[in-house]
Amino acid sequence: MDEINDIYEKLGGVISKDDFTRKVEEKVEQMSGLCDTRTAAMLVAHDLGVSDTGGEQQIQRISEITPNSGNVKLIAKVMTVYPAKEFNRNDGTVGRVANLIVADETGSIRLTLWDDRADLVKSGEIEIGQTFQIAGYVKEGYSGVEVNVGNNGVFCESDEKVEARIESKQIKDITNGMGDINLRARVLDISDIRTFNKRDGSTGKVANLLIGDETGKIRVTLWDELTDFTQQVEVDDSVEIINAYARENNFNQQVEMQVGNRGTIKKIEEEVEFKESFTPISDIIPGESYSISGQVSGLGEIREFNRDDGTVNMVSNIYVSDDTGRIRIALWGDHALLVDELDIDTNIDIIDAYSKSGFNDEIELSAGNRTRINIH
DNA sequence: CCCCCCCC
Repeated sequence: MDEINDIYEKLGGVISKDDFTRKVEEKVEQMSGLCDTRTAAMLVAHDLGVSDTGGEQQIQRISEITPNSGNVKLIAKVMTVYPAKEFNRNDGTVGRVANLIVADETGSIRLTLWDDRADLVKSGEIEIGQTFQIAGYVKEGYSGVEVNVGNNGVFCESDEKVEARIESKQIKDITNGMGDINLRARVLDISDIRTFNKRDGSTGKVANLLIGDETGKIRVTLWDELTDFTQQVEVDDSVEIINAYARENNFNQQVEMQVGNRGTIKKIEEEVEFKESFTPISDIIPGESYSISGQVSGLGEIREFNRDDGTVNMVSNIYVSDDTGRIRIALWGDHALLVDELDIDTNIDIIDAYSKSGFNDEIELSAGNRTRINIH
């Protein structure tokens, strides 16, 4: 309460102490709890024409925040809200912590709220899209630079208009281990939702999207409730992903993006461009994923076979030629049926097929369930 | 945390 007194002192008696206190309480009320008393007092003082009440530090642009920024004041919009967590302090009290991603016109940053402020997250009072006046201290956190709002900080809803800019990564710049990835991309392929058993015995859900931008494409894995998104989106829609992380898979060491319970994905109106890049057939080497474009130059029969695990599958083989060469393509599963629709010279694109050294040591492409085939 | 490069 001392600091409120200090603020009152600066008013030079333009209002009685009681009136001031009442106005401060009203202000807190107006902000429906999303404002602390000290900030409310400064706002009241400001309303009364007195702006020199202390905390008039320069508003910091998010892009200019560095680990050494110290105490900062910013106005930013909530982009992501993570669930609050509780922990036990050494003194026996229960601490609370919650993280947000907030953004202004220049970029986005992680905000860590402690205790009373974290409770605002827990009670659902903080929503995506709200704008806040924030004062806190900067430190290097677990996943990069973050602004911490403790008991001496300010976290107060603001009616300032903030045109939030999410700093978008380009797909080509995504590397293994990267966190807090935001990007906009175009949906190229959508998987079914699969269920699996977690180690703890519960059932998990997983689904994938293949997305692309002007710089490349990448596979995205969605977990649990987020898998529902695959039902709401179509190929060629554009999406924005906030707070994903990148990991190498242990199958073919490809870097993939994961969107877990800390991340979000949504459709956006803006169209992200993507252009498939096709490899000349003569450039294909074994052990990579390729897309090729050419004409059908050979057609085989559909064959059924038993896999080692006893399941039945089918395969057919076709040949495709372009200006540089000719290659055999094994069409697996449902793709095998395509031979019935194809004629010699049909224009065909085989997208994301895996190359390997096959029959007679010749290089061939495998068109499996992640391969897309367009006939035109 | 899941899946996947399987035929003759």
